[in-house]
Amino acid sequence: MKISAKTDYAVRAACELAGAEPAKPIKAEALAQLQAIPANFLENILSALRNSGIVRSQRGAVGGYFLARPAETISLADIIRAVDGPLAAVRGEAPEDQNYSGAASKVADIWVAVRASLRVVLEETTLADLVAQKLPKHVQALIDSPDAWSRR
Amino acid sequence: MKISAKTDYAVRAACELAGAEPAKPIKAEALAQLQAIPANFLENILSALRNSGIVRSQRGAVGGYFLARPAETISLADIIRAVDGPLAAVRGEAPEDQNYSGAASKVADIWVAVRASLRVVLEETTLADLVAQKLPKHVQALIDSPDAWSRR
DNA sequence: TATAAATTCTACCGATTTAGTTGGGAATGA
DNA sequence: TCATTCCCAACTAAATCGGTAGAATTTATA
Repeated sequence: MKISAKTDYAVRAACELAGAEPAKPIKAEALAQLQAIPANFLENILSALRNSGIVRSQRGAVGGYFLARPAETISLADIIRAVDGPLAAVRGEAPEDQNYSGAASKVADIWVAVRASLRVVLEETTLADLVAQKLPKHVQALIDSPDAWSRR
Repeated sequence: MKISAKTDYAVRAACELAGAEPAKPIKAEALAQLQAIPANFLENILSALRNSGIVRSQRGAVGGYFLARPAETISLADIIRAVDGPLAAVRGEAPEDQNYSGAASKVADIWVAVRASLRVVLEETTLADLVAQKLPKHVQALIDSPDAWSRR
């Protein structure tokens, strides 16, 4: 249940793109500096985002990267799946593809619930929400809940 | 955001222990067969669970493993943290220890929301719930929601 | 009370994944 | 033509994952 460096970097880079003027490309090097991301590693990530149709790129002297579509239409789940694959895979497969037996026969339901609860947050929140600092109500409610910030 | 084999195995083994009579030890080998888990790998997992005070062990001829406390008091989050560390770590650290700047300054909130939503499922569900096939209402609601089982 | 059997415990190993680097090539604009 | 920038494949180091082997410990039995 770790959030990988790749995912974290991808979301941050996408935020910078969403915060900039549309269709005005930003250089990978500039993104790397803005968010303190290793420049070469960031190129791998941008490449994955481009392959998934989330960003587009322009080569040459005034080139760079920009969002392929409006920030309102890009969910965080889209970004995470682009760089890291499915949201909640169990040993590389979907929860419903596992078969559980005996006392553990309901474990599949738990992983499905985990995936559903991740979707509630990540599928509904868009890049536009994130840069505008206006998260969906139910997401904000989670953050405001008393022990959300307890470290445990 | 992967659910590791270790986590999946740990939950399944714990279910078998919860389903058995209390304080009557079950051999690691028997657990391995019941849930089709590689026997030697399972021993590592049981060792981690023992170090966290979730199971206890008895050596010798009639030895084995059993739950250290009632199944009602063991949450799935307890088990996952025992074998895999914190529920939602960003690059090995807690979300609130990251520092985000610029357009990405609200990203920490998102990871906190992700962790909170995982907790809603994993902190409230106990081993007893799982083997009795009676999940908490809000968890069951997630599973019953229309697109929880959509593969995406 | 030795001793053998059963079982946990610990240290290690190889393969895969993660995080990041390197370097050459291809497009673009001046 | 040439500087700039993206593109892409291969490479590396370190951590993690999945798994193994053998030592250490406890219990049962003679």
